[in-house]
Amino acid sequence: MNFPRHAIADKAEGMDTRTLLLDHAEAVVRSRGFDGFSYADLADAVGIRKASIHHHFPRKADLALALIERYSARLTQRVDALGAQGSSAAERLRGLVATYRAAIEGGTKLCLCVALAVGRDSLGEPVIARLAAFHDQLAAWLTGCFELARSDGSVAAVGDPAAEALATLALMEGAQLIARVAGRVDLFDAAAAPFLARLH
Amino acid sequence: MNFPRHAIADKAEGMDTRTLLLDHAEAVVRSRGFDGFSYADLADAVGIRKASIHHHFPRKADLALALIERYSARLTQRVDALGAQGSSAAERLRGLVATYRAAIEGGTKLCLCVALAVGRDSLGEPVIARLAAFHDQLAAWLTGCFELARSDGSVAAVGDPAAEALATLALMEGAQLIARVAGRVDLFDAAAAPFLARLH
DNA sequence: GTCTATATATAGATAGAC
DNA sequence: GTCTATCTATATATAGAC
Repeated sequence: MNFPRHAIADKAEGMDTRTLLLDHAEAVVRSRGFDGFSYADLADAVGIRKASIHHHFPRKADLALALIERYSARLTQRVDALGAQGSSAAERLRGLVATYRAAIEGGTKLCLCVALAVGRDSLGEPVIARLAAFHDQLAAWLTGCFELARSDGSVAAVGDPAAEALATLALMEGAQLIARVAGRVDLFDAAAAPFLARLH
Repeated sequence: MNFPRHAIADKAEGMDTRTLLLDHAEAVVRSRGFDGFSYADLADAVGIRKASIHHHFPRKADLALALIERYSARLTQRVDALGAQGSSAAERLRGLVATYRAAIEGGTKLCLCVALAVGRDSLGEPVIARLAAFHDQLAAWLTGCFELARSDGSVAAVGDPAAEALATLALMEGAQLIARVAGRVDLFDAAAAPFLARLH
């Protein structure tokens, strides 16, 4: 065949291939699940051959781990920014809701965490552990928010902070699911409304 | 080869094969996702050959549809039972929470609806439509609960019934996800606690 | 209704040239 | 770092005998 290099594809020259692979993989995992795509799909999307992907991620499990690693770092950075500059608990929680809402992308996607959670048993042990650790970290951040809420009074009717934290995380992830099934972002908004009404 | 009939397997004689197939398929979908199993896995589990499954469900999409059909009928029956005998809104909602909790099965499973939602784009249009219809139906039942709550006073701080309904559905599905990622049912309980505290 | 046998496609993965 | 070529396993699905 002897195709000239990159003849097939839309690969943007100068862009880091590893990053392109992660970007495309993340998008497809979040819309089809981790078992919903192959290296062949990814190769087509990025414009290289299947075999070349194995140079960056020898096994698919390596790709899964890299995805969650990057996702975790990004979201950690995001919530850290929300927690800075002496914002109120209500402001921080509103920021988190906005983050989860944005991840839906018009009703077509879930956050990576939810997308990976369903296929849990198909993923390797390291990925599962990383996923659970990420959940714990988010829950801890949320617990801090509700502890702050008890002192700054910016959230109505705060019960046990740890339970409120898990309830809020569950609400966000569940609201994404509901919006995704119907392909309607407004269902996320409706599901989040009672919670947002508690924030002053 | 010429194996005697059923020599391979644990197929319970006298049981309806179609039902056995649906049972095993449902269990595996709820723990690994719809793309996480094959007709070969299913054949081993039920004790017949791959080809025989195609007699009951010609394509995998037919199996998906049958699964959600049966699941929907079962849950409809369950919530109808909860709504009978003049129970209070709080009693009905506690029953729903118990139903979602039971579906976790020790932290190893999700409800079928959540499990299918993630791979949404891999499923055919009929399945997606059925899934959305099922969500709508549950949301309508929940809306009725919160309307009742407004008159019987058994739930604290009830806002817009339709929004409360979606928020509750989201909470249930999200709490399942959180419990499933960690493999810990107690995380479901913690996430549901603030909601249960509102029920008198 | 279940079987054997087969078809056809695709999966994840590797070897080795350039 | 990307390629061609190939491997081995598995996927969904069908044909036709019993």
